[in-house]
Amino acid sequence: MQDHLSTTFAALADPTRRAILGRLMQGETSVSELAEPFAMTMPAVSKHLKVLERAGLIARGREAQWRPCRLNASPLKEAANWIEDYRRFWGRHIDALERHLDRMKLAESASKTPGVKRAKKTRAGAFKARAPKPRKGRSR
Amino acid sequence: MQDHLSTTFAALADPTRRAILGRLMQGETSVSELAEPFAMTMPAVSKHLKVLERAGLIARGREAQWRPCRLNASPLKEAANWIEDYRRFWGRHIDALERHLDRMKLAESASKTPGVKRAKKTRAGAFKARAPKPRKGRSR
DNA sequence: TGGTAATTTTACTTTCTGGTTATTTAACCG
DNA sequence: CGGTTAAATAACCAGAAAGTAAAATTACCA
Repeated sequence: MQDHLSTTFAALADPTRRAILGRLMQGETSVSELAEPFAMTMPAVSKHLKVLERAGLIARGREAQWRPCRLNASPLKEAANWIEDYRRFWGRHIDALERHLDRMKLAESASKTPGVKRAKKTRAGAFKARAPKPRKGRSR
Repeated sequence: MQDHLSTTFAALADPTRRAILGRLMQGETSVSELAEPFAMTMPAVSKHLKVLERAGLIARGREAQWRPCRLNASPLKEAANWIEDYRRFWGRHIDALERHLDRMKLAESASKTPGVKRAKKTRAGAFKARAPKPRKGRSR
C-alpha cells in the first residue's frame, strides 16, 4: 500500500480502530482497557493497535507489564489537508449523495425480493449535458 | 466493512483512487480518459470506479457508449468532520510522528543489515509518567 | 447488417485483513 | 523460585481487494 496517506486512510477505515482513537482522546491507557468495549479477543485488538502504530496514529510506551498507548493525531493533519482540497466541491451537487443512498436502499430491498432479476430499465435520464470528448483519432 | 464512514476512508486508501478523484476535480470525463495515466488495465480502473461509486464519491451517467464520471465530494465532508475532532491533538506531541518515521527508517536499514538480530535494549525510557490504573481487583 | 469502440462482466490468482486459538515473553508479586 | 498478569507472537482460516485475460454488452457508424 506504500504511501503514507494511504496507510493513514486505511487505518481509519475500520470502526474499531476509530473507536480506539476516540477512546485515546481522553487520555493514554493500557491495551486491555482499550480492548474491553469490543467483542473480540486481545490479539485482535493488538493487531488493530499495530495498524494504528504503523500509521503513526498512536505511540506506545512501556510501564512494567503494561504497554500504554497514546494518541498522536499528526497524520490526521495530512489527511485533513488532502480532503480540504475538495471542500469547494461539497455543497454543489449536494443531494447526489442522498440520491446515491436512496438507490442503495432500493437495490438492497430489491435484492431481498426474489424473482425481480433487475429490470432492464436503467437507460439514460441522467447526464444529458456534454459528451466526454469522443476524440476520434488516437485509437491507441 | 458496513458503515458509511469506513467505506469512505477505505475508498480513499488507494493512490489510484485519490488520483482519479483529483482528475475529476477538473471536470467530468470518460473511463478510458481516467484510465490513461495508470499502468493498469481497464477492468482494474473499472473496479476502482465501482469502489468510488459505492462510497458515493462519484456518480456515473451514460452518454452513448461512454459512462462519464463526475465527482461528488459530499462524503468527504463527513470524513472531514470526523477528523476535525482531532484537530486540537495535532500540534501537541507534534514531533511524535517524525520520531515514528525516523524509527521506521532505522528499522528498515537495520533489517537490511544481517546479523544484527535486534539488541534487547528496548526497555523503559519513554512513558515514565503515570501507570495506567493497574486495578489489582477484578482479575476477570 | 456487420464492424468497431467503450465499458462491464466473468472467472481466476494473489495478496491483504480481521479474526480465531494456542503459545511465548516480560514483569510483577509472595 | 513459582505463579499470575499484560501483552505480543505464531499459525491458521475465511473473506475481501486488486489485479489479470478473455468474453459479453451496448451503442454508434458505414
